[in-house]
Amino acid sequence: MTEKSCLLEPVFDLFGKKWTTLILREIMNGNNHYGKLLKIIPNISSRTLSSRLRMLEENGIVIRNVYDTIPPSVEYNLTKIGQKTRKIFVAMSEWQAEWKKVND
Amino acid sequence: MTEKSCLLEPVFDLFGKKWTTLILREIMNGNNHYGKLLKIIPNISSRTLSSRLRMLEENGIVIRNVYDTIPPSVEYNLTKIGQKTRKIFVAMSEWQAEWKKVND
DNA sequence: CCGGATCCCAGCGGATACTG
DNA sequence: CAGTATCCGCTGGGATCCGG
Repeated sequence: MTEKSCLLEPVFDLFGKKWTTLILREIMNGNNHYGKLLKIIPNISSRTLSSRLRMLEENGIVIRNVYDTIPPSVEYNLTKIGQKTRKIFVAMSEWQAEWKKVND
Repeated sequence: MTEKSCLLEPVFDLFGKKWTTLILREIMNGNNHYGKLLKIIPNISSRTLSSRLRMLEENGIVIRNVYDTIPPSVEYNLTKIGQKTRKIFVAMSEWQAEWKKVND
């Protein structure tokens, strides 16, 4: 997914990656601490979680807040544009519901 | 993207793969012959095109029609459910437009 | 203990050549 | 024309280790 093969490819570069949508969903649900995400999302490795969160941050979808406490804590929140991804997920969910009916 | 990590993952298993959306778009545009797709889509290999088309067929998104002529010809068309993917692409396009404004 | 960097390997997909 | 076969490089991501 690195080559420019589609206008929508930037979107899939983000959301097409494994775990990304689930992370976003959990942040939307208010689980916005790194450690919480790691516990709540089954089987995700810390490497992958870090990687996805950084990618989302670099793309302006998520904001990273570091609290310099002991123990340290890092919180992630959706930006405005990040919150608008909801519409995409809704469209996908609706399509998937119809697709399952036909396909199974 | 093989493990069940998100309800939407089946959708991303399909559309998150490289080339898939571009192939669908071209079929929507009426370029539905294998050879036409291979020419129109820049840099795609026949191996990958075959693979994607088969995957789309297996998932009921595309129908394969073989015309037993000389030379042989194979045509791909969207199923009903395949056509409904348009809504997802619209939602993504709209989001992407806003995202680009913020991000660049 | 929290957040993340490093190492390493399976699997995706690109290039090329061949078949009915 | 419409694929399949083979080879192989590269990236994603799981296991493991590290700084504070």
